[in-house]
Amino acid sequence: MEQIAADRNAVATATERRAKFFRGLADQSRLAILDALCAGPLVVHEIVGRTALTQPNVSNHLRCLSECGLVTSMRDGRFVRYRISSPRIADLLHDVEALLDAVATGVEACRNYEPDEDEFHR
Amino acid sequence: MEQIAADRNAVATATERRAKFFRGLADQSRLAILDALCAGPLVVHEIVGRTALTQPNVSNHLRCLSECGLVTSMRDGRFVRYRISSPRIADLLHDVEALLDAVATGVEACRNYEPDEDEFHR
DNA sequence: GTTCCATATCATTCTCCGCTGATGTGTTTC
DNA sequence: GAAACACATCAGCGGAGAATGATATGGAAC
Repeated sequence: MEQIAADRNAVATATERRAKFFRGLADQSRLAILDALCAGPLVVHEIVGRTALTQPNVSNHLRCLSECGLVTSMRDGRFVRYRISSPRIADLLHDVEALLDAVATGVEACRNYEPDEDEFHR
Repeated sequence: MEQIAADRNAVATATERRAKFFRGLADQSRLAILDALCAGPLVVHEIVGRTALTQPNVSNHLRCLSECGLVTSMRDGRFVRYRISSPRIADLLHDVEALLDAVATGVEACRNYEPDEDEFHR
């Protein structure tokens, strides 16, 4: 019965892990950063230039992505170079793109996670 | 130039769409529901029983999942039966599980201050 | 040393969204 | 009809986290 409890814990943490992973990808800014990095490694100010995000903001997201294991970093003099940690990440992003084209046409219609539009309901 | 603006919008909405999609998956409760549905279609009170979530909570998440195109529903008398909208969704969840195992072990193996990276000659 | 540049961190604000309890809608059975 | 059941929706609270401006750290050039 402790076995059952252990299994339940294992399931819970596995679900938690996936949720965290998806949460890492569930942000336009982080997706933009990952897209930029898909073309090749970049240092921070290059990412800032390509994403039109502020430097602290980029730095914050990079820390998040790094802690989630999605990107790795390496210091290069004054710079810090970031890259996608695994080509499988890029593959996943690509696959999801295809999946969205094929299946989830309704995602666009989903009102739940709209970025600021003037809606006076809810 | 409107073409450029249109393209930029297209890119923005593509990123937004992916972010929304991942956001739909970035919640333990919704993942638990999807896991339950991966085994086969279920009516709401069955999902409630298997996930230990409250009924309004489940109902709320199901609406979200439904609007995002991740699940479909069908009324069956007093019941409403939900199912995964596409096997590709289940495939994605499974693939991510495998990816997380790979990334997690990779992170554990290569983390924190390894100065032996011989690259960078420019 | 000092100065400048690249990046990280901090403190704050503010919006979003998940959970809950109560209530509403729809369906079946009597 | 009324009652019981299955599910959906609503209002409100509370926590999480994203963006911002200011500041701190760390390295390079002088």
